[in-house]
Order: sequence, then C-alpha cells, then structure tokens
Amino acid sequence: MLRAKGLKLTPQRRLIIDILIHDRTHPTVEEVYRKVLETMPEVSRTTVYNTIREMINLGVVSEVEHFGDGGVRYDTAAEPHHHFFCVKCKALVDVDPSESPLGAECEGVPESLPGCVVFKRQLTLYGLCADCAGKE
Amino acid sequence: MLRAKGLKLTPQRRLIIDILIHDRTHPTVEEVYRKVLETMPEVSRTTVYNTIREMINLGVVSEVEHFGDGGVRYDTAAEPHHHFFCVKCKALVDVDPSESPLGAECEGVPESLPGCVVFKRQLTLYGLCADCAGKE
DNA sequence: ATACGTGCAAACCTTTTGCATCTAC
DNA sequence: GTAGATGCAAAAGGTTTGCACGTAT
Repeated sequence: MLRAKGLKLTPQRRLIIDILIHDRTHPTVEEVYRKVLETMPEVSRTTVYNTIREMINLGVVSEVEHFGDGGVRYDTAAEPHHHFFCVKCKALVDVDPSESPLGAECEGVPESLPGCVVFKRQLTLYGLCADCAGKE
Repeated sequence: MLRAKGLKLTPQRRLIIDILIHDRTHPTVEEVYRKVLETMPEVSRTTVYNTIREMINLGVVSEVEHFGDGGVRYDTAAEPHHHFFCVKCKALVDVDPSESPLGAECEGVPESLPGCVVFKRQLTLYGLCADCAGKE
C-alpha cells in the first residue's frame, strides 16, 4: 500500500503503523512515540509525526475530534462508530453504533443546510467511565 | 451573575462577554481577540483568555470539540444542538436537533459501557458547506 | 544511483503562568 | 482600602519546518 504510492517501507514505519493499527485507545503522538521507544529506542518524534501524516493521507488513520487537552488523538479509519469520552480520566472508547443508532432523519442533510454535502457523522458521548463513576 | 460569584464587571469583560454571546460562528480566542481590538485596542490576549475561562466556570460558555487546526472554539451553552463542520472552509454551524433527532436508544447508556454515566451527547456532521460544494 | 526517509534543532502557534500595576467594589 | 483584574513578558506544551545525512528501492 505504501509502495503503491511511491513510499518506502522502513523498519520505523513498519513499527509505527503496527502500533497505530493495533492500539484501540486512540493514542496521542506522544503515546505512540513512547510505545515505539520500547522496541526501537532511536526513533525520533519527527518520524512518528511524519508517518502518522502519511497514514492520514492514505486514509488508513484519521484524527479524532477532541477538547484542548494533551494533543491530537488518532483513530484507525475502520467502519463508523461512536465514541465515549470519560471527562475525568480522559479515556476515549469506541461504541458500536448498533447499540445507539442515529435517528432516521440523521441520514439526510439537515433542512437548514441546503446545498451542503455530508460525508461523515460522529456521535460522542461525554460522562464518567465505570471506574471514575465508582470513585465519586 | 459575575457579581454573585464575587467577580468584577470591568469594561473589558463587558465587551468580551458581549462578543461571545452574540457571535454564533464559534470563534477561537484569536478571533474574539481581534473583534475586541476593533472596539478596545488596548485589551490583552491574556484578558480574553481569563474572561473566557471565567465564562466556562460560570457555565455560560463551553468548549467545542474540534480537530487540531487553529485553536479551541467556543460555544454559548444554550440548549443542546448538533454541529455541521465544513472541512474546506472550517465553518462550524449549529444544526437544530429537531431536524436530525438522535435515535431513541441514544438516550440510554450503551450496553458495552456498564456502570458509566453519560452527561452529554454531541453529534457532528462533516462535509462541505453550500459555497464550498459549489466550487468543486 | 537516486528519490525518499530520518533525526536533530530551531521555529511556530496556542495557551498558561508569574508578577507588578491598576481598578471596581 | 482591598480583593480581584489587567497586561506584559516569559514559559510551556504540541506540532511543523529546514536541512544534512542515511537507506530502501
């Protein structure tokens, strides 16, 4: 897939991509970087940034909308899903959309936005995860 | 409302709050700051940051979830609504939820998140606004 | 062989903090 | 008069850029 775009498959990229694809916690660059260091201590942050940007260009990874704290988080661009965000511990977990379907009208373009094109819909729930709710 | 919390109503705050409440484009700090300068050229960015933080503490204003570009955007914390985000011109506009209601199951807590508490739900649509769609 | 990738350092941008001065109450 | 606000400058993140060196193809 990289080669099809004229890009090269380096050991660094192999590792970073592996981490991105298997990590379901929506890590920040810093978190990916730390995991990378566990295996290849010489990799630079720049390479992590570069590789994530290439993955976004390829459409394999996408940014997650977020609030201002602690850096951009990434998501593997698999099938659509919702997110649950714990406002206390900042955990961001996927929610299967079959559990919380959007209303039928959500499928169209809102009447108040004539002429608009809608590509994607993202529902995010905010609250406390079970652990944090228990500690209150 | 400020006074009830022991806070002072300065001319700077009066202006910043007025801009925040009447601007429906979900401005960034920088955008608020530039509007402030049109009327009071001596106000500092620090005061804009401080005032917005106080408004958030009072529950009058809230942060909007966003992607990594160009700073945090703010919203007046009125009744719940959805957002439409144009990925080209970065416009963020409100959508009346009565046009695109969430499904009934959205009201509960997802089965996959037992023990969680959900305070808030935010639906965001991504696409091209009428202007940007026309230029394609 | 060469185009692309890496990694360092420096620049950038947004936001926060420390502090002396000022002002609404 | 005093608690709180302002505004400057500096620091603190997170991210991007410029560039010489390295390496996958």
